[in-house]
Amino acid sequence: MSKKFYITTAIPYVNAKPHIGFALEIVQADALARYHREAGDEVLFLTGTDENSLKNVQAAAKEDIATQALCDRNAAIFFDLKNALNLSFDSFIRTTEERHILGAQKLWSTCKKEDIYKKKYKGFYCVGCEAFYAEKDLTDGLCPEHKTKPDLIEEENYFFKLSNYQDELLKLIESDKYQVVPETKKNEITSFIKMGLEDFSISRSTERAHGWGVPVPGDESQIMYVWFDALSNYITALDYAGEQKLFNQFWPADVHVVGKGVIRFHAVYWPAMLLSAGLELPKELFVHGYINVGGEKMSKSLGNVIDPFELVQQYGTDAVRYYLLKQVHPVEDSDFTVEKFEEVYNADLANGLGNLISRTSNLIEKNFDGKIKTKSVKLKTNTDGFIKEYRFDSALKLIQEQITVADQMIDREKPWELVKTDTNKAEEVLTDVANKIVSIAVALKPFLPATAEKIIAQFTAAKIVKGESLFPRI
RNA sequence: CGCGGGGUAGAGCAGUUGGCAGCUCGGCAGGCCCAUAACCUGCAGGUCGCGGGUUCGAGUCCCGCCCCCGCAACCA
Repeated sequence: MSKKFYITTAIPYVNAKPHIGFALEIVQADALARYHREAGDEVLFLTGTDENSLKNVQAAAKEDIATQALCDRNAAIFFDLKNALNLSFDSFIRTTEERHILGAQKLWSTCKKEDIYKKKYKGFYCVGCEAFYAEKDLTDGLCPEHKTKPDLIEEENYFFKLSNYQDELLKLIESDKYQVVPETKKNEITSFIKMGLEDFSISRSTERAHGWGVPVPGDESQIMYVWFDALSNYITALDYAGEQKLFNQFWPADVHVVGKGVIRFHAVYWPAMLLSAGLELPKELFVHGYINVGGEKMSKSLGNVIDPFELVQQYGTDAVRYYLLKQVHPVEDSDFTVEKFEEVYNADLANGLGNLISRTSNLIEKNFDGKIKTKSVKLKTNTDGFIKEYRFDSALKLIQEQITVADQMIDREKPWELVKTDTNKAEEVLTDVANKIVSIAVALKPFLPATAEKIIAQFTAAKIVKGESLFPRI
């Protein structure tokens, strides 16, 4: 019996290039999507881009091009991750698409009338930053960035009555009806909710937004706050504004995969919006950690941002996927260095998996003319449990152990000697090892899809030949 | 001030419900010679930040303290 499985990533801003952190998120989601497809589930895997930010307007102005043109160009780069990282997403949503705009407006209109209200907001507005500052964030009454005196302006915006949902949200999250993983993040969010939720602004003036963004339905003077529209991508991509065929089939989401920086939007704002609109809540929120570089936070000013495209170009798609899934901790922050990357590559992929494939296929080709019949056997150790707990690292560690077991078998049985004394025994041993390799490859499918396919093809062929190195040593 | 995460072998990290402290790299010593100078075996190296407590038993739970690092409402 097949189940449906709807998985999403957060949608990143397009005003910067994709970095290794987003690559982590989307590769994790991809591994889950592939795992569920293998299990026979009906999978919908969604990603996309968040394009309604004022930052895009500013960036486009600087380059003297249209905002939409800038978004088109940059969104294409994010889409290219599909090739670079061999991603299997089925759907890609951009928040400047009409289906999204209509969907976001529909969600707005569907929210309970009493949850959205107008309020006058007064604050210090810096024209240079195009942002409001709280009085305490000003330095000597000046904008910390531009050192200019901000204007005290008053604006009427729409607010969302988050306070209406405080108790209900707390109950839903504490009871795991909307399950936040890992536990530490769940605790963080429940204690945040207990501190009391304040209503939040969900629109800004069209003027201040430079007319860029999703117009508030029925009020041309206002543009939706980016997060209100961005979060709705999870349903607008399901044709929420149209015929809703996908929506009916796939909503609610089985899991939203997000980074720790956007928990509040996903664990508080988003479910509150859905409750207000009378829609079902997603089932799980999986929160991954961040990747630091050489102990420092990745930042443009430090110039230490790791570009996934460059990594892939240098080391290959599956090497990058392997590092992200095996070496990066799924939920804790992890450190990235090129040295560590190469160490793991050599130890696990070149010396481990690659060398095992190499020595085994060589023994079979040389001594049995490549004629050994293989079948996939079940690994004694099963990765399912770990994958369900999002422990990609543990799952791959388990597979790594099986590679060692295969190496041990070869060293113990010495098939290169057996072929001289007992051909049958040698064939038996190599069949065992080859079967084990096929099983390992099957287990690797969600993590290293291309490598897994290559190995399976190699070891189920009529004639098994050595072929090229999968992962040459660095 | 508040919230959160860390402090475990030379380096980098794992350690789910408390039950002989593990992994990778590096070091040392063997083995093998099929393989990508790869593989296998063994050894050395830890007062698990400090001090208390609970327990038959604590890296793991509780209390206090000392360092490091994030967050503090629009950052994956």
